[in-house]
Order: sequence, then structure tokens, then C-alpha cells
Amino acid sequence: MFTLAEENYLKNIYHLEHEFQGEVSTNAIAERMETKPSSVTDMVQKLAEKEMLSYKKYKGTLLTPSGRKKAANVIRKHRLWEVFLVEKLKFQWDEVHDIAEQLEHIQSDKLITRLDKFLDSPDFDPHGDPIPDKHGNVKSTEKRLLSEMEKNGRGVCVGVKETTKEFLQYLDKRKISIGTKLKVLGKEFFDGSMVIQVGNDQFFISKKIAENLYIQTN
Amino acid sequence: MFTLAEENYLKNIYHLEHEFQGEVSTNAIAERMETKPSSVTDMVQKLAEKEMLSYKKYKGTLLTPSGRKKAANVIRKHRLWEVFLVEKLKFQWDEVHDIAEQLEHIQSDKLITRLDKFLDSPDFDPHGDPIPDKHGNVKSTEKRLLSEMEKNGRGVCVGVKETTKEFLQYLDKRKISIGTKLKVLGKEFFDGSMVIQVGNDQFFISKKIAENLYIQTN
DNA sequence: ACTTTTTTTTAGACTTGACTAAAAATTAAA
DNA sequence: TTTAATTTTTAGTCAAGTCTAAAAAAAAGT
Repeated sequence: MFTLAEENYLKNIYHLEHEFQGEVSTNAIAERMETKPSSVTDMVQKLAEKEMLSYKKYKGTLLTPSGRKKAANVIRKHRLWEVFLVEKLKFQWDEVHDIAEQLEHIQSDKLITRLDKFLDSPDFDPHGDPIPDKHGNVKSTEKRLLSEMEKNGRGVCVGVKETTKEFLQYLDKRKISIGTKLKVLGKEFFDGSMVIQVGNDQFFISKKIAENLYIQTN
Repeated sequence: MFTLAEENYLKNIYHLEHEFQGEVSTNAIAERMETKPSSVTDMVQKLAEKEMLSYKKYKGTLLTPSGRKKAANVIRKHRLWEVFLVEKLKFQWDEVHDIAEQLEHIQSDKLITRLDKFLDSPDFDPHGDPIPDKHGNVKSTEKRLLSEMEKNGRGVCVGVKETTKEFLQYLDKRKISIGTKLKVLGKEFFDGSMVIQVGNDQFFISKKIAENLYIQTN
């Protein structure tokens, strides 16, 4: 069993490992978690005892396979709850983080299994981040901005970068949401604007819009 | 803001107040919460400081109006989550308590408002206990066992006493769940069995069944 | 009314997870 | 390579919430 604090450390170290592609320093953890390096040292030593991470004094830490699995599971729960909040409770994409931050610590495997099914086993959360599977594996398909796509490119909307009310309302109007498939029909070099196809509708999209939509291409 | 421990104390004291219809003793709290009386004294003094309850040494405690409201809100959340787990995630009625025990501490008024709406503002949880409204008020209509009802009595199923798999499956088969309206068509004095009407179906029910179904009559 | 028993409180200690201040190791600069 | 700056760890403290053991108050028994 893990305490809330331990779970939060594992989760944040997991994210930092990805960011740095390697060992994570004590200071980096402290900065991310808004705590002091001395507190981090304490906790990291405790988690090393529990074999959740490997730690050598002054050399930073790396998650062990079981630590990584545990961390991925917390993130899985976080992202599934985010989907629930947006899809079922109609929260906006930028309102859900703090609540999911609490919900991710609820302990019950059965709950998560059922929540996942209830939500139709989504692959991405409302921010377009992939949801790890129950074994902690992440579909590592890269998401990219719509603005980076070329003519005739196809993909699925997996998230947004900007989360202002106005932008989200625009997307609603255009019937663009998570899972929406789209195709780039044309792209204007001069201003970066595009013409895209969504379902049976074709319409113009400005560069600003295209720079704030994450697309997953297979 | 309240800690998890504080919320649990308030909730349990609330229940004990109802049980005892008055002051709650230190020992009673300790026993219910499976902790030691000395720990209870500490916490009760802390909550008295916060004016959540009135406490006189050796005389037991009573919740203040704000303490009672706070407690009712925790219970509201607990019971709403229970409805969610049963109605939406298809948990059985006896599986949900421990999970709701965790979920009741999630902090977000907006979440509860939306969850309530998502569930169609239920008045009762799957055990037939009333869900306090957002002001902490409880509809104090008594629930009673079906076996206590007389011929021609009408009511709504609000919960179960027994929660074995077999019993719940029986109810499923008979299409009886929370909110199901029913009427007593006949009652046999000899063995306490009944004939009831559920929707368009009429069927026989044994005393054993009738003694495990809670009905709310208006 | 005066013991005895039960209940409740106090005092002191422990654990978790944080902190500050100071020491030690590492890295960067001269 | 020796000093200076940075990073990290250690040592000691603190608050929350629990515990045990002992003291104090209340209730019960004779």
C-alpha cells in the first residue's frame, strides 16, 4: 500500500523521467512538486527502500519497473477520471485537473476497470494525453499540432493546447471533439490557414486554431 | 478546510447523534471508529475549537449547526457516489461502501452539483438511506420494511436490508430496483407472504423477501 | 457516605511528511 | 588544480493524528 504522498512522488518522477529522458535530480523533483529538496531526499530514500526507484546519493533517481508501473497506474486513473468529468459531467477541458488530482488516489481496481468500460475504454484524455493501459503500457503514438500537418494528412483530434472558453466554444460549434476524425484538404503557406474536412463538412481554419489542436496520426 | 480525519469524525458523530438522540459519549465515538478514547478526546477538543461541536469535559458532545451541516454534506457525497457506483457502474449494493468511503472526501462543490444532476437528483442511496440536500436537510420520511405494510399499501422501493448475491439477483429477475413502485395486493397472515404488483406484473413474495426490502410510503 | 468500577482526560511518545539550517559532495570557474 | 558556486544530504524541529499509561472525574455498589 502506498500513501497519497508516495503516489504523488512516483507520478511526478515518472513525468520528469520522460521530460529529461533519464535520471531525475532531487532539485527537479522539488521544483516540480513545490517542496524543498531536503523533503525530496527523505521521500526518495523511503521509496528506494520500497524498491520503487533506484537511488544513489547525489546521482538522482530512476523508477524501477514496479515503480514505473505504479506511477503509470496513478496516471491512468487521473486521465480516466478526466474523461469522465468531461464526457459525462460536462466539465470543460481546463476545469478537470484539480479534481482528477484527488480522484486519482481512490483505491479500487474494480472501480477503475468499470469506469474504463463505462467510458468505452478511451485511449486519450481530454488534453490529448494517452491513457496507460492496466499494465502500465502507453500507446506511444506521437500527438502533433494540426498546424504541423500537410495537405491530405488525416488524423484524429486527441486534445487541445489552448483551453479558453471561446476556443472550446468554437470547437463545439464546428463539432470537433476528442475522437473527431479530420483531413487536411488544403494549406496556405502565406498565413498557415487550412481547409479541413470534418465529417461531411469542409471549412476554413486559421493558423491560430490549427496551432492549438492536437492530432494523432497513425 | 477540513482534514480527512476531521470529516470522518464529524460524519460518525452525526450518525451517533441520531442513534442516541442526544449527546454522544467519547467511548461511543471510539468504539464506532475503532480508535482509542484518548484519540477521540484530542480530536473532539480540536473540533470544538473550530466550533463544529459543543463539548464539555466528561459530558459528551453535540454537533453545532455548522458541524451538522458539514457532516450532512459528507454523507450527501457518500450516498451520491453510492448511487453512481450502482446505477452507472453496475456495482452491487453491498460492494459500494468502501469505495464511497473514499470518494466522500473529494473536494469540489461543482463536482457534486454535476454528479447530482447526472444521477437525476436521487433522494435515496442504494441502501434506502435518504440523501441530504445541498443545505444538509434530510427528507425525514421513514423507510419501512415491505413486510410491515398492509394490503393495498403503495410505496417505492428505496433499499435492501440483506445484500447477498442471491437476493440481489432475485430482485433483478423481478425487475425490482431503487425507485420501483409497488403495491401490496394481498397478505397472508399465516406465513407473512404477499402478493404484490410491480409495473404490470403481479407475483407472490415470501415473508423472507418482504423482510429485506425497504419501502418508502408517502 | 464511602469504596469500587467505569469513563474520560492528561501527559508523554511515535510516525509521516514537511521544514530550516548547516554540512558534505559535486560541478563550474578561474 | 584550487577556489567558488551549486546541488544534495544530514540533523534537528514541527504539526497532525495516533497510541499507552497514568491520573482524574463520574457513576455504581454496598
